[in-house]
This record gives sequence, C-alpha cells and structure tokens, in this order.
Amino acid sequence: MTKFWLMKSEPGCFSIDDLAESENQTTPWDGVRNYQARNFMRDQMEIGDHVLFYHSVKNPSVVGTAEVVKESYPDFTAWDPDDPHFDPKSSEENPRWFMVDIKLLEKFSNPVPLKFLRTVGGLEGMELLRKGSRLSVMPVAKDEFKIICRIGKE
DNA sequence: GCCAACGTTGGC
DNA sequence: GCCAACGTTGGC
Repeated sequence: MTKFWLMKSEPGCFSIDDLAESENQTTPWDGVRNYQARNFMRDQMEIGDHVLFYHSVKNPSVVGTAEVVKESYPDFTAWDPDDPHFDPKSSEENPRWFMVDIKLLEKFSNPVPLKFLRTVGGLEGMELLRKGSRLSVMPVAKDEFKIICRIGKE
C-alpha cells in the first residue's frame, strides 16, 4: 500500500533543483535529527511511497514530488565529525539516525505556497498547517496529496 | 531579525 | 520522573 509523505528542505541547503541535478535524480535524505521524523523514515517508509518536496524559509511552498527508492539505512553523516549534522552518540555499531533515498518524480510547474494551502478546501487537517508544526518528515493523506498535485501541475 | 512553538538536556 | 533552561525550527 503506497503511503504519502511530505519532506521539508531549505532550498539554500538542498533544493528540488539540486535533486534534479543529482545522479539518477536520486539523493539520500540525510541530516534528519528528530526522533519522530526518523521513526517515520525508519519504520514506515517503503519503496514506492510518494513524497511532497517542500521548500521552507522564503515563501515556503510544495515544489514537486519524489518517490522512495531505498528503504531506511543508517545515516552515515552522523559519524563524520566534520559534518554539520555530526552526532557523537551515533556509531556504526549502534546507529541512531536513519535515512531513505528519494528520486525526483516531478518538479511542479506551479509551486504551491503554504499561504495558498491554507485556503484550499480538504486540507484543513494537514499536519503541515498546524500552528507550530516543525516536523521535517510527516505523513500526508492520499486525498491531500492528490489535491496538492493537481494544483501543482496547473 | 524576531519570536512562538517545540524538542532536548541535565540537575534534582 | 519532573521541569527549568537552553537550543532549534521555521513562518513572518
């Protein structure tokens, strides 16, 4: 059963264009250091799940879609002291952080701003729209995913 | 740059 | 296990 997700990225850090230019348009989703977000990736994401790619910070928007192409494995960037997401409590023997690989499906011709999402019927229950929502990886309902895709392709 | 909301840490 | 202090996220 295909599941649906939303993943946040700061475009200055890794944008959908960076994904488009990656080898095979695929990237490991490294750097997540939040347990709830990790658990979604580690325990629930499966190959073939679909992802809304979200840019935060400036005019935050859903900018496209991607697909999970590799299920969770240890986030090795946590072991690198020179990496900004280094975590000394994670080790190869006992990894604390996990990631999946995602592959670009489609870059929206019409990116959908957060501001607009708040006005769309059927999205009232979205985790993303909750005040103070800070999760960087979150589940999305199938209907919500479809609504947003339809707008994004307009 | 501000700040509200939230997560994590650590002393007790 | 509680909770105060602190750090981070992310919209504005």
